[in-house]
Amino acid sequence: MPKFTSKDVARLAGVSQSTVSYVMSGKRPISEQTRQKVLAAIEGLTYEPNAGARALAGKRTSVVGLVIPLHAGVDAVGQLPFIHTIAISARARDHEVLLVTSDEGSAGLRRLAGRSLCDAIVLMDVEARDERVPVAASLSVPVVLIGVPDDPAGLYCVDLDFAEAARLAVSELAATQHDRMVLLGYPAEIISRDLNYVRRFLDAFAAAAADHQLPFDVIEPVELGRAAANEAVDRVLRLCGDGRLGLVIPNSPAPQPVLHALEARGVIAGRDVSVIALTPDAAAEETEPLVTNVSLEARDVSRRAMETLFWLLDPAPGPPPPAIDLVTPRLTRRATVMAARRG
Amino acid sequence: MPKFTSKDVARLAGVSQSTVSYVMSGKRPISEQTRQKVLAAIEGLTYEPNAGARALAGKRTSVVGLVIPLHAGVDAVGQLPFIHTIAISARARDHEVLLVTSDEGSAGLRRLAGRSLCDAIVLMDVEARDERVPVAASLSVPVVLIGVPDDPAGLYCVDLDFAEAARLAVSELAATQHDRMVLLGYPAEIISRDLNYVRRFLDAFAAAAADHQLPFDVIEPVELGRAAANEAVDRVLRLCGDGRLGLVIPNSPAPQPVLHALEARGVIAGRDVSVIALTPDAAAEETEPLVTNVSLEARDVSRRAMETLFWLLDPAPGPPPPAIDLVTPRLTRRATVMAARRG
DNA sequence: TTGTATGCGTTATCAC
DNA sequence: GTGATAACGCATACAA
Repeated sequence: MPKFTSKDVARLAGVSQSTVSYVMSGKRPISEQTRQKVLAAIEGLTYEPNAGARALAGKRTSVVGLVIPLHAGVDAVGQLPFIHTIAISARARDHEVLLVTSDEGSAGLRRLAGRSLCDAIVLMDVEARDERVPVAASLSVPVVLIGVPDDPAGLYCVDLDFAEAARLAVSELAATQHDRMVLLGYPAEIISRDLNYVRRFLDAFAAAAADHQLPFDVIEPVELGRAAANEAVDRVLRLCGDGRLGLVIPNSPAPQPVLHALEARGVIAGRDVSVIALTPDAAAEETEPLVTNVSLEARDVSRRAMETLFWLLDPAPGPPPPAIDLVTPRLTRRATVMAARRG
Repeated sequence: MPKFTSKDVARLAGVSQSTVSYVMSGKRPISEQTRQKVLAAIEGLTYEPNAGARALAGKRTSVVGLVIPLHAGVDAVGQLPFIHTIAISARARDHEVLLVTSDEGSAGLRRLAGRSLCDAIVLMDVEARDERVPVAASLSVPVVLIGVPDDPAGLYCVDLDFAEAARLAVSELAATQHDRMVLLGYPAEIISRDLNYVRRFLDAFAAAAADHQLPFDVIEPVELGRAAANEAVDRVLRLCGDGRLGLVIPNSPAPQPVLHALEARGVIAGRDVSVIALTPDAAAEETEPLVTNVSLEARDVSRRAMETLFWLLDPAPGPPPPAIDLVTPRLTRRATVMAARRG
């Protein structure tokens, strides 16, 4: 359990300490012979370089700061794929991940940069007018945003293309000859948080509906959980009238309670009414009946964010990443959209 | 955006660099006058100490390493309260949290300690025979386990008291004069992972059942999701026979699909059959009908783990924490257990 | 109560 | 191709 240093390695290998450093970094040509000696010594002592010393001397920490929302009321499940993908990408480039929760607000950002705790930051769950964005823009380290604020302040943003998601859903319902749509909106907490993607979705939805001359109603707010789903579905059915109705559920964790509520009222999705959910494929495949969905793949977003981040840290190859990088969703037809009328 | 050092602060305050350091650490008496000067300078420059330099000179990083399971197939939702509570506790004592995923196995542990990336480690989701435990025990930093392995190797462990949870459930069913029980077991993946808590629960369940002379069947494996719940419930109802039947669901995220499956078959929980779920109160309050539950509070576990961890880092006050610290669950009566027969 | 001086374990710039 | 050596920014033992 003794802690060895590069000096110990140097002594054991019979070389100078700087040679050990160069063997590890590869920043200068080393004869194969001494290379092997050094590597053997490293192995023998199970030497590992001290991260603090490295950061101090080398001016890079090899740490990525990750700011995640963990306060109660956030879609918990949705966050984990983000985190996981970021952790994996960081590891793939030999970086650590330092966790900071959104509870800390911009103080966390300042600490991360001020104390040189990391080389770059991923800021998740950015709101339309997020007080942290101007702060982020003023830091000494690059910051990549997940979410698109009204004013990105020159920062790179990555997000799902919610506008395109809305267009996909509306086109599908138009193509299958629906007469009207109902949008089951977001929970009050989400709306109040002024998340940009909500607006992007709603605006694009309205625009697409106009394009296709499809009338629609919005039911809002719709909370999570069974009780709220029941109530919302009752309101939908009251609005129903005749004609072919398409239901769109943009709030990702929600589809199952709605499907259940319909079923409990004897309304069969895919026969009496259509349903399209904005949800990850993995979630859609778990529903009963299988819900036609527009994919919402967190992993793609994280991956792109990390690519941008590492490009910023090391702008070597190729063109710069897009300033606003929107990941395109895909519509997968399953069982809940009625087929077009024949003839 | 220039980065200031303690030297800059010293110059601005007209004192020596070491005085700045002592003002920040409080490790030596400072006259109120110079203290104010220094504090003003710090403020003026928005100075923050360099974490790497601090770690190097001070031999402590003020970082807690957190190893979390994020691979697919883990109960995702369950993890977030753990993480959140750990993040909060760390912050409360001015520590950062460095994230490592279980994917890395013991390599992650070795890196954390070997590179002096952190002062202590929390290792989550420890299995009965976890290859990481002996490695953890050999590290140069203290490690606190969440979960109890067969051989803790001298490490501190914190977990929920699953044995007590089983006893609570069985006593409740015995007290309300049930004639038999069915245990809806764990998914195959959990069983195969040889998690110690599964065994602790099952053993204690069997023992308590014997004590109360209550016969029981076990249905296993039971996967997550609606399909598996339906199938399991069909098997339960086939076993049913007459007499008062109590169903126990130990797998935390699962109660709702089971309740739904019962309801769909015209069996009313709380009237025709009893159900007790091992699940957090927050989850139990979301079910329909409200399920009587034995609480499974992740936050308590994390909090205790962090108390132990900081005691290890700074063994100042009071007695040492228990080597195996089991958090006691609580049974909350809601709507799904039939009342005792009268007379 | 305060200042001076050393060392922490690297990286990187000189020399050779 | 390799070896000395000077930073890096802070904490702390030693002086005063």
